[in-house]
Amino acid sequence: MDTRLKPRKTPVQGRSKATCDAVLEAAARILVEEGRSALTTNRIAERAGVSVGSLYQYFPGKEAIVAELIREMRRDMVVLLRRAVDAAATQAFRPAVGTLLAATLDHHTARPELARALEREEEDLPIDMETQVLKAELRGLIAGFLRERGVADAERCAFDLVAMCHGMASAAVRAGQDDTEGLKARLERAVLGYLGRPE
Amino acid sequence: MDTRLKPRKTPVQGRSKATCDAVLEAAARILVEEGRSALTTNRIAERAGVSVGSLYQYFPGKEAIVAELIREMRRDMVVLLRRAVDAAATQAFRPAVGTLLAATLDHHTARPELARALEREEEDLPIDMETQVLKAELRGLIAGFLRERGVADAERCAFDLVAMCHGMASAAVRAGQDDTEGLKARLERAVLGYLGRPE
DNA sequence: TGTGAAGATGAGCAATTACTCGCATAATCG
DNA sequence: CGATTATGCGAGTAATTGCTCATCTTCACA
Repeated sequence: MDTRLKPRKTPVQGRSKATCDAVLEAAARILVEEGRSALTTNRIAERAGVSVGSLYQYFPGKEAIVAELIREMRRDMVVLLRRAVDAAATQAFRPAVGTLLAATLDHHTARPELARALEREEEDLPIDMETQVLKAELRGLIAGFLRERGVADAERCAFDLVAMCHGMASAAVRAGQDDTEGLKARLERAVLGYLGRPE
Repeated sequence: MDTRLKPRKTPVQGRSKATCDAVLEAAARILVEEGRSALTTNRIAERAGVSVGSLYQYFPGKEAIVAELIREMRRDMVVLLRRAVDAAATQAFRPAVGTLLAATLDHHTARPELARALEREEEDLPIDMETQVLKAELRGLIAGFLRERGVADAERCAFDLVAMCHGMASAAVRAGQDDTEGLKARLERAVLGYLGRPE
């Protein structure tokens, strides 16, 4: 376990919890509004309205802050997707795919630029085991859904589908497209087309 | 025109051209082998076997070096794709798509990690106009192909297809998959499926 | 062969960065 | 109330970075 990516101390009082949250939120805002080059510990502390000392009391470095943001994001994704898989269980294939896509898009629509920025940061971080587990869980959920529906080579399909949806959603966000419904329709078209099930 | 992204001086003698090339190649190798955090001007000069002074004689900063690498990559892509579009003109739809996909994959297979690293760097750079033109040209080539084949909403389709192929190829490279043929087959499946033309 | 231009050098400067530490303040509890 | 613990502070430090410039070497050409 790389201790440099884990929070240093867990807050016990209310105000310290607030400090932690302020730091995380400030880091997120900086990433989105000022870019990754502006993400320095001093700047984070400044925007969070706390001192660098306080920051380092709870995080061993800025990488740990980013890693924590990533963990939060992945946790949210797992929750959303797990719920969607449950809901999709009783649906026909086509609407079930729609349900899953809606869930993955929810995550993107909440804070699209943040999601994109964090995914970009993730590639530079020595990947955390917890995050790795979460990502495997995501792929597993989708693979399980596909397998139950009789799709052959479910793991590979899940891999490709996640990749293509991710690519299309990222490109749409980058291009400033905010028509979520339209994007969802295009994703459905791509997914169903790939699966050879446009019925 | 942002002068900070353009080369500073064009080499006239042979040895200075060699210096330029050494710098560019060193930067590319560092990006792939040591990661973006290791990409410092001093390190580039060191790996290129030249002094920092020489580096700054031809590039106003490290961003200009990366920008030049990106320009090279985009130029190669345009050449490859233009040739593929020409070759595809006389082919039936299905093999034509295969020709185009082979071209885009060529670019990825030559130096996959470099392509990925550069695309990542590109997002942090104030996008160069020349690069912007090149990217528009790429989309235009594909949109033109689609339009000639009677595909509706060719621009949007080109956008989506580029995005999904890019997503799948990137994910495959990141996962260490080196089965180019298999990847191409999966891309064909995705593209033809999206276009609703599995015939 | 000599002379100016082109090229190469690398020590070192200014700016920025991550991070520490001694001390002040606030909460908790006997 | 103390006393203990948790929290907050921010100037300061060591290390790193991008980049310059005075100086030396190599080349082109009359």
